[in-house]
Amino acid sequence: MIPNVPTRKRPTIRDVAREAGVSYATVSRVLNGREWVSPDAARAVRDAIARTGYTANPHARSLATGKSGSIAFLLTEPQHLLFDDPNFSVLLRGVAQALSDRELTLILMIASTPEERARTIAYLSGGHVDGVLLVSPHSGDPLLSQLVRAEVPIVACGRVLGYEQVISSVMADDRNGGRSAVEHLIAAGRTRIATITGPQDTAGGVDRLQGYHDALISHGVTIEPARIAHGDWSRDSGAAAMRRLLSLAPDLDAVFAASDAMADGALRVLREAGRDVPGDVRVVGFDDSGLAATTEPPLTTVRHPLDRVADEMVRLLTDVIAGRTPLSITVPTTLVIRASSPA
Amino acid sequence: MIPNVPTRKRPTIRDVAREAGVSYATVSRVLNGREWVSPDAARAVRDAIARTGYTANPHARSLATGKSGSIAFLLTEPQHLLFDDPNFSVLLRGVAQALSDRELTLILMIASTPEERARTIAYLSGGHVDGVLLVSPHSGDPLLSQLVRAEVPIVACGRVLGYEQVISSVMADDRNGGRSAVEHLIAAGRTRIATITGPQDTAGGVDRLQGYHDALISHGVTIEPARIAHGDWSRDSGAAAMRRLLSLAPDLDAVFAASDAMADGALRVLREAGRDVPGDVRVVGFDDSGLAATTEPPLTTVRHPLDRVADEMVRLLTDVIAGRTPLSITVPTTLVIRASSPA
DNA sequence: ACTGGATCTGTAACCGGTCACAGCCGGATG
DNA sequence: CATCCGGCTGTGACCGGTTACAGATCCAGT
Repeated sequence: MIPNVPTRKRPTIRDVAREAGVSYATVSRVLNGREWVSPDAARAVRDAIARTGYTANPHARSLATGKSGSIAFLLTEPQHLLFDDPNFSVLLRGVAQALSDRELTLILMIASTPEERARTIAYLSGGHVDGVLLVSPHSGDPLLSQLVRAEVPIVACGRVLGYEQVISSVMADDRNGGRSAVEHLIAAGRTRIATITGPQDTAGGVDRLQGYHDALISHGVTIEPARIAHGDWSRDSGAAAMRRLLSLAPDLDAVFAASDAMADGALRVLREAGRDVPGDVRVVGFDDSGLAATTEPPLTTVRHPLDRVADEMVRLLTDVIAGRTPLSITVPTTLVIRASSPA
Repeated sequence: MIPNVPTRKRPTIRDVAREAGVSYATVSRVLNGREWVSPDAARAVRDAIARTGYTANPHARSLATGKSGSIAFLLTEPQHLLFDDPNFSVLLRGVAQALSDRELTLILMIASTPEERARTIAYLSGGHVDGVLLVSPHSGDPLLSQLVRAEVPIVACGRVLGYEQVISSVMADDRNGGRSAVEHLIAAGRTRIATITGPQDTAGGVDRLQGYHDALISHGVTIEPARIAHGDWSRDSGAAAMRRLLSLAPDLDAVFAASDAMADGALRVLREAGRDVPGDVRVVGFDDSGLAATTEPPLTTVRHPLDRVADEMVRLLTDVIAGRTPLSITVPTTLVIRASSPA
């Protein structure tokens, strides 16, 4: 970087002190109000600050306090997967908002290439950030163990299998969400209910399927393996799964898809197959992503409250930074009724 | 597991110096390699760094150098608009990547509420960030004038009307993109070509429409006001515009929509109206967002190379930081042929 | 042998904050 | 009148880097 700097010097705390006729320590005291300052001095300082347009240098402050006031939002998976996922944007927005509310700075980091991962590890474990927010990390990722070893406060979105005791996490109540979706179908009189699952090596994929099981069992409906097809969250995988279901279990009268994207793929296949939705086949999705309202027909779905999740992640992280022991929490889901499976 | 162990102190540059048996100035020299150090000393330092696991404290470094090594990515518009736009995610990804490549830190800032805007202004104009990347700012936004006054290096995505001389910007070649889309339709023998525009107070909206004009004029096709309908980039607005077009200019044989989302809305309306795409009506979109490949039929569209744009934004910003005068550049678009208007 | 430059290295002064500590002051107390 | 105390304030030592400058070393040139 070329240090070609014409910038006029910004006022420092000593400039303000001189302007206000007090010492710089007093200015500092006024700034972060931890100690008592006489009303006169405080007013003088405040005036001087307004007059000079002073703002504290965050780097100097971080250096002195050892706290950076910034949080890293870390993406470990190949980034395109995350960025293309509309859910990810919603989460990021929520996190940005929650951090902004707490006057914390959000640093976005990508760790996909090996060099990036090395830099990221060094940066984060160097204690240069107060905490880390992690998006659906893969349990086997070596980044995890290194961050844990470096004792960086971490909160993950989604349970991190194997690290429950040491990494806090926030996740939706996927199991009950799945259960409520399927119970809604049962309540509508459907019994030949198929499901399209998410990947079974993710907590969300497993739990949503478990919810499907729960609902069927508690209502005495037998579970048919032919009515279970696996997908990878994507629309295409949902379409493929739907085709398999139609051939293996053609008598199905409802489908619970573990993501809206897969549900959308399923809707398309059903339409092509001439099945009426919701007449012949009811369809319920999961996430209530932006997609859900615009499919044909609009999708009944389980709302994954990512804004709440984001909020809780930040709350939890500040707690962990303050010394609280790691903790995993779930936030409740709600069923959103639309035309693909009306009330 | 007692988590509140006082964190063992991280090694500083002096620890490394002691370990390597040199002075801390020498360590610093090795670190940023600007001056000459004897090979022996350099090796000793490098070994010591590896042994201690030292990483430089970025705050101390920023304080000493006056450079922060971080760039703000600033969202000024109500954030939901931007986050819901898939294009935005792509741009963010590209920027994150480009900054990461240059070992710059990406700070994501939202300035929607008045308090946030005030904090943001203070933070950015305080010189605590080396530069700012701005997403499609509204020309009238007071943030702009304040940032300009504070002499913060800025690069915007999209021309900023009224600030061309002082804010660098990068944008796609919307005009020629629009032109190429319409020329593609003309080449296919269509002449009753309608268009659904973007907002006319955005540079992109204006320029894409201008491209439509250019193509028609240069091929001697008269411009019918009834064939021009305005949208706001969204799918719903595209559907509404399409309905208006069908009633005002029912003989249309092609539609150029200024965004893929609007094109998608138009496709739906055309389908409902029983018009075959591309047989009766050819449709071309703009952006080549993730959407385009999955519409029915898949959408011919003008590729808006957001990854290139992101890259150029970062390149331009580092130039501006280095003292180069502001500059606006455009990056070329390309037509992507799919089924909605085949070759 | 003496000077001089080239090359390397160490000391010390900063960057702009925070905070422990000592000091000041006026009034109440012994 | 000396003492103490509580509220307020200033001094100076940090935080962990960068960098100007001076000093040391070695070798070539005279």
